[in-house]
Amino acid sequence: MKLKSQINNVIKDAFKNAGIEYEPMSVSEATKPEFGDYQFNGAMALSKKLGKNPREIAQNILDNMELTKVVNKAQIAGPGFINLWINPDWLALECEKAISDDRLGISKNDKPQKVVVDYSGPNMAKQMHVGHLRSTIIGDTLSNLLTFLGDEVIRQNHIGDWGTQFGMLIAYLEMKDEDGLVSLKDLEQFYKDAKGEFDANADFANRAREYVVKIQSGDEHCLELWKNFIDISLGHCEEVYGKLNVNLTRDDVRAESFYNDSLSKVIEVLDDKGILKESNGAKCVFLDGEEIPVIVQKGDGGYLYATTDLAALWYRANELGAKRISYVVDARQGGHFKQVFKVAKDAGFVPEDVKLEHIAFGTMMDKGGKPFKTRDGGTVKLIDLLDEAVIKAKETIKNRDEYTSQQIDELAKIIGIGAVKYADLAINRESNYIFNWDKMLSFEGNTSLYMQYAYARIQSIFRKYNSTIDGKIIISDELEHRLAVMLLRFEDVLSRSAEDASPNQITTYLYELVTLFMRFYEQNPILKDGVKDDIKMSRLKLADLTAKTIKQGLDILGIKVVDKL
RNA sequence: GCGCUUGUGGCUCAAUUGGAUAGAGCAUCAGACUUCGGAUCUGAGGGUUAGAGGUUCGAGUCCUCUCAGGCGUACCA
Repeated sequence: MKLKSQINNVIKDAFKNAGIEYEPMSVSEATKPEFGDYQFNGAMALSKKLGKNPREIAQNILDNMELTKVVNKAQIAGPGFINLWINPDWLALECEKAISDDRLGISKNDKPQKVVVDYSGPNMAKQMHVGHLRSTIIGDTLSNLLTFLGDEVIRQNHIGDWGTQFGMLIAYLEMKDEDGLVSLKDLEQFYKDAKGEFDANADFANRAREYVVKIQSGDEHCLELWKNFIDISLGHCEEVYGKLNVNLTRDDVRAESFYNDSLSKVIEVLDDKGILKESNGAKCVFLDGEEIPVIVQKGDGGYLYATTDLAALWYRANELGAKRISYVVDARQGGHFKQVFKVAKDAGFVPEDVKLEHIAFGTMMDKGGKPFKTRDGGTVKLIDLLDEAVIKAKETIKNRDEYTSQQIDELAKIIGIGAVKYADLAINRESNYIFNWDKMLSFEGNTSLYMQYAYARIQSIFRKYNSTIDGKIIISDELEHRLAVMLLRFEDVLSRSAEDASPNQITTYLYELVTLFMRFYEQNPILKDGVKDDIKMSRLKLADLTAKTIKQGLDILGIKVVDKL
């Protein structure tokens, strides 16, 4: 249900009837319950244009407004706000429609777009660490969300599988095991050992350098070892994706190396367009007003990540046909993307109408506000963090004797991983945030457990009721009215969240919804003695739609729900 | 130096993209249980939105300056 546009239509009609020729600004949600459900603030803005005072304009709009089906009450307040109340009968009807639809009444985009979402991007030489968490889950949420809204999403995992360090790793892999079939149990350790050998052993270091050349010139034996290494390394990532409940598969992998053959072409095209300049031996593109150029080829002939990104942009816009390309990457790379996007458009790698965006996010900090590290100052491996989350989640489970140990494990996974993901997604992605176990595993406040608890409670009601629902929704008091409006706002929230690529709009909404539901539930008994049958049915239906909305919302965030906590 | 970015109660975060008296949670204090799961709900105190100007009918939000922090700044990704 596109609730806001329904209200906007009422305003638009009123404008037409009143003979106001301007396009009205959109209504917004009322800031307080006593101001109704929605408010129109456009009368003040029109004051200057029309040369009348705002209240007079508001009155004119009001006089020409149809107050029946959708909006059944409107009032002028303050300097010229128009407060709007939605017809409860209409609300009830729309909620009914949402319940009986498996998409909760949410339409699919009638103009679906092809969207590339580039996220996760682990480096194959190292274990995934906490720095990869945000990219992985924000990107995954955005992909889930756009898919749900009907776009054609192409997930791209731009893994780092190319570069000088691989010569060292391959040489070490061969040294440890002739066949190169070593199981890289601890990638981090393997990297350290290889580096140690590289620094201590000149012979080895030379061999490593030779390997770089060999891999790049396509030596079969070396390529075999390299592929093997990447394969094992990717397996580690998949383990993490599995634990995180993230929808990334091998099919989504387009590694850096995938673009190797296109790199010389990138340089060629830039040269043809006349925007390539040589500076200090390197090939560069200088952008207007910027002192520092984009270097696309080093003095020694090597290519850089800007070159690969340009090749990737070309591929995504032309081969994949994307109309929106979203890079979910750390905010620190803002300068890089700004430049690369500009070059790509200038050089015609990407058509003008394609939207390029850097979905930037801030850094995860510890309690003291310093970047998140282990006690000895190293990076925290993502897999360790997730395992710890599950262990901590297990400790929070009450009444453990009611479950089998297998059930507890399963529950702990859902709770622990959900808590980590929710805590991250609930924060405005552009700001840095403080990682806090106690806060994220709390049942209070805007946490996944508060949502899970509400969901489980509703399921518990239905277990107890254990019968079919036969009746209609009747909006009988203010809380029910507000709950119904909130439920119908879901689609607007999702659209906005998709547009801005901001998952926290979904979490904020869910929190408001659940808070409202808890109040409703506290005040309006459902199954207690003395509740009349038609009221009981209506409240069961509102509870049902609330549960479905929570579930759908969390599902987009990649968080599972359980019927019983 | 230049560029980007952040600054909101003691703490952690919101604020419908310029709208009415800046909202939540934690913590503090005070209430509500013969529990439809109290892991809940109700209420109170706590704010010059870093500071100073400006634009506007209207500013936490936009512009300018100042202060404080973070990040980036030519051959790593």
